[in-house]
Amino acid sequence: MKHSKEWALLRTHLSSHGLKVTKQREVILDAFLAMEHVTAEQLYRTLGRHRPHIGLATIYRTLNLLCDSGIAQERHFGSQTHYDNVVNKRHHDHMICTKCGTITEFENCDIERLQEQVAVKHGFTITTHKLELYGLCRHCKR
Amino acid sequence: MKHSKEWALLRTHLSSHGLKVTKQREVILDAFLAMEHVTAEQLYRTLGRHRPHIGLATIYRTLNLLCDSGIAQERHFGSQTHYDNVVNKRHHDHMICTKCGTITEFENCDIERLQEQVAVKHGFTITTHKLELYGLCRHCKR
DNA sequence: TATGGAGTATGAATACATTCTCAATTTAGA
DNA sequence: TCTAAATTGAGAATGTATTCATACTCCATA
Repeated sequence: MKHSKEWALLRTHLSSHGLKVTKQREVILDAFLAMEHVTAEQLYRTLGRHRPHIGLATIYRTLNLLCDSGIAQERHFGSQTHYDNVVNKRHHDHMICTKCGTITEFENCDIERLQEQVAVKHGFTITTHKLELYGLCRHCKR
Repeated sequence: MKHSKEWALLRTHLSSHGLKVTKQREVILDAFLAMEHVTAEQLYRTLGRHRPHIGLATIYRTLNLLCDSGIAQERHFGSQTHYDNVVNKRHHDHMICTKCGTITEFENCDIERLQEQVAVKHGFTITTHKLELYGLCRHCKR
């Protein structure tokens, strides 16, 4: 796992921000890569009996770090925050049914192109974006 | 204030969902209308010595209700959630600078039109949406 | 290769914002 | 007025962030 794209991204982010490579970060990234989609709680349970023990605070801190590095992306789903591995994944957005909660993914290059235009017009440089459509899915609108 | 657009929206939402008009909801909506932009804490402090006393839980519940009614919209800013009055406000989206935190509003009909197209293609009916662009503003990118 | 030291990271406990639980109260409609 | 159902406040619970003293990393120097 030490040579994965994710590791490269993390190392780059760490060194360019004066941050450090630690045992805990290695362990957490490995666990994250093995699961691809987790909550902090799940990671905590998985790594609970790990030697040395890894605290919940460190897990939260490291998950945020993974987001900052562009490796993970958080998604609020129910009461907990889920973290997805987005390396090797094309960017996509979400349609959320406000009745049944179903989440549908979609991608649309035209929208992204327009976003870029808007940004340029304001002298803004986009690094990432979030687009969520809320409404009723095919089934719930009956 | 009893005849404002906001009151009409709230009443419609309540009756169409089998919910009820209560003293607390009236008091909170009035306070919200007077401020236009608040956090739950601010409202709680403002209404603290109100008779009868209004609990923080009720304030949170009512603010969520205002969002459901289309009167307010929540925005996560720092550690707290802010609620804005969006009645009489054209829909707009946000560009957030990840360095200095500045939020710039913008609107773009073309993007909204494309969103509508995507939704139709999936049999989805949009009631609302959220689009946030993250990156560096004019000043921070230097 | 070994070491010193500045600054970062850690875990435990604590703080914080928000939501939930539940018994008692209030509302809307017949 | 009566009654079913929604709402309330207090406090507990939840998920996440922060604080602080200790431990570790990294890099420069030897």
